Amino acid sequence: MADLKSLSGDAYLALSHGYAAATAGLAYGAARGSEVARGYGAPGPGGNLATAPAPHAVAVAVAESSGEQSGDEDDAFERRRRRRGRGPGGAADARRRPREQRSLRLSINARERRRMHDLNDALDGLRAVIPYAHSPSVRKLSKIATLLLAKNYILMQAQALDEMRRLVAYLNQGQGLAAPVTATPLAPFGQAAVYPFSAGAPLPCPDKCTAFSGTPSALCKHCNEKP
DNA sequence: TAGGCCATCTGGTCCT
DNA sequence: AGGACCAGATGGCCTA
Repeated sequence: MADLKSLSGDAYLALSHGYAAATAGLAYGAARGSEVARGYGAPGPGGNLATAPAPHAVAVAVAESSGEQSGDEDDAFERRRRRRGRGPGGAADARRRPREQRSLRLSINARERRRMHDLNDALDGLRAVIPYAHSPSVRKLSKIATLLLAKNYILMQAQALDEMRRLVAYLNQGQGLAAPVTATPLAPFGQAAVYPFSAGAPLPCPDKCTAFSGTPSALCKHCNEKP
């Protein structure tokens, strides 16, 4: 992953020229095993969660425990404070009674936990829509890999769209239709894999409506015609 | 065992 | 004042 982090966006895009290559490079391979089996909710420094339940299960469990503190949790809390050199006696502690302060701190912790879980849910949603090898035998994309892959996927889609637009302009020109003419040649990026007209894809609109995205346009009468 | 990745805690800062 | 966001610190788990 160090290699991944050190890559600039462009370098990474060049490296992963073509999305299949990118996903192959990021999928880690099946040998690493499933992160699902590894679990997502590793217990924190408190160490009072012996198992690794689902993220939200952890959130609920800890949030519930933060309402009423047991003696063990009090001890763990103080141990953490001492270990990190933030023990009682500072200016902040003088301002607030320890019990009240701890209760506030726990509620802040729970909120932060929820926030991070929401962030992870969003990342899961992102993983679900970017094409890579979704398989139990393939390790889940890391956060950084997910973001980098998503970025490159967006760039690729933008390039493909641009190429499609140029193609439309070219075809319209051939039929004597008024169309924006670009002097630039077709981008060398046009592998068949990124064409929306590959096998199984819907046929393009016979009227070459502006949508031209491979999916019928609701605004085009030809797109709405029954075959 | 080292390194990568992650969850959690925490204090600080900004915003409403 | 309270909540959201952020970054640093810490420790656990997993893989090479």
